[in-house]
Amino acid sequence: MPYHSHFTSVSSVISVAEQFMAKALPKRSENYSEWYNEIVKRADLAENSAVRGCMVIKPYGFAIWEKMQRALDDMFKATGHQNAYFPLFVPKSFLEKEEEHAEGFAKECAVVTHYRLKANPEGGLMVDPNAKLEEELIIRPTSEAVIWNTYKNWIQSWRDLPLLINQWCNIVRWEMRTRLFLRTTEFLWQEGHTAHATEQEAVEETERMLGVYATFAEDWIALPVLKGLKSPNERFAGAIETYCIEALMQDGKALQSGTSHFLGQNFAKAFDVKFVNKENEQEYAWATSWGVSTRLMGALIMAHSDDQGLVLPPKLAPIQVVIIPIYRSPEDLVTISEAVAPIVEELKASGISVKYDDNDNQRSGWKFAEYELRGVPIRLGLGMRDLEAGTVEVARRDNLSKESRPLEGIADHVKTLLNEIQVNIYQKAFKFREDNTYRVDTWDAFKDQIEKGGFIMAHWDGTAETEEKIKEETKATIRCIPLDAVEEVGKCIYSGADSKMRVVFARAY
RNA sequence: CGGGGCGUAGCGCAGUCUGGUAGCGCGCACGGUUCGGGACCGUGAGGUCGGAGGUUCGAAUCCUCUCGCCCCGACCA
Repeated sequence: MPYHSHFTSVSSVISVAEQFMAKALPKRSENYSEWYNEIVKRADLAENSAVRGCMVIKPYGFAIWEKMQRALDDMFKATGHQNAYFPLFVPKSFLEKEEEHAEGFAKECAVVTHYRLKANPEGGLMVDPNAKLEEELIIRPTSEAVIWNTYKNWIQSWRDLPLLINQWCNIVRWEMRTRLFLRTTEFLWQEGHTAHATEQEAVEETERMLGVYATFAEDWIALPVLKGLKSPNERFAGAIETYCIEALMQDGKALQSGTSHFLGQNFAKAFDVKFVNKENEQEYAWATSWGVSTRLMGALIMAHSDDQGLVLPPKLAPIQVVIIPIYRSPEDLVTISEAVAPIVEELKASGISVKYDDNDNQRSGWKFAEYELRGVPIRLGLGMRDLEAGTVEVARRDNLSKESRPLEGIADHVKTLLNEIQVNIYQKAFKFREDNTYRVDTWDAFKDQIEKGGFIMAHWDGTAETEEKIKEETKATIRCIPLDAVEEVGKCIYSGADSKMRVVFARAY
């Protein structure tokens, strides 16, 4: 058979299969990244927009982000921070002031050069060449520059410190390639920017906020994270030290999920932010900045979801419980609805978000599949048979189990079960990380393991050259130097030079 | 910027090689039968085939130019 016709027959078989399989997701084991893209779209979280590299976050996805925001914002407030808002535009001259910072972000900035359009003689609109800005405006890739330029006016005395500010906003980084939630040209985040009187205070703040991120990741996203320091190569542009939380995704790749930077006096010096200390001496303020972004949505999806769709931790699920009536006649539906009403009330009174889906357009089987795809933690199914028996079917999304329970006391059971699911999801992810963390001592074993994925704990000689070589040869990067690393004498996996502790390597998003 | 692919109904695609009435599935609307894991039957609406120019009696199909998107690399939270 000639190659050409062979090819044709294969592709037609695939297209027939796809027609039958139209409703199933791609499997993680077969094509992880396609599985991810499909979940994002099919669970109605986000979609690509008409604007290159920019996403539309859809209501269901945004509801999850809002829950994350709420929880994080409460934690920021509890640690003494206030929200404020700074401009979207950063004059180029501001960005230039901190040299390393400028260099680090220069290659990915969107630049505004004009302020007016005019009618194009050939139709449509054109940039008005007479409306050129005297100074270009950069769309913020991060706000250190504009914020420290402002802090100059806010800080005079040690009494003005610490200054603890957070901002929720959008930023733009002109990345070459984008993926929904994981890397988009525009994304949403929060950025905390604090100023302190002493180095020690600033370092404490940096570590405190890293702790907040780790707690949020573990308690809310049910995502176990490693806390650590970035190697100098991976440091934020302009930082003295970058702390991070690193998580392991189901395909064995790492995802940096949050960063907290100790900026020293770099920005205070660049923007001339001085204060008078108690001894009446002029001193530069000490800075931190820290942020998490909509990338956390990507972490949430990739950490827990399965081949049936999204799996949401109850604490972040927009709908925690869905109740589905199973009926034939309209009369049956009325009867079931009457039985469901008090349950809905009781759950709502306990602060549980519950949806009773009595939509008549879809059948129950369709709804089961749909809510599984959307990751709703608990589903209650209630039919006439149940009413007669005084039971309800309780289905868990995390382990796909189902059981029949007495209708009596079901609200209490649901409350308990939501907590149980939250814990179970975390433990599952924790076990996955443990099972996929390897101590490796030889270069051959390293190269072998990096192909299989996971976190690799290995010795490193501490040099940027070695780090760079390892990246070139294996695409693995140092994800972090764990904060809880124990001293251990060893030899660098690559150079054989002396090393005092193991660091974490992985391929990353 | 290098390599590959794709623009045809809201979505997913066939048709292009070999020019001749623009199709299929899903979704949507209406009617009916169904209903404990993504139901079925019937009827119907929906298209400047990415754009511009050219060849031709005739272009989704051939030629030229152009715009856009996706995937793989370099960059990155």
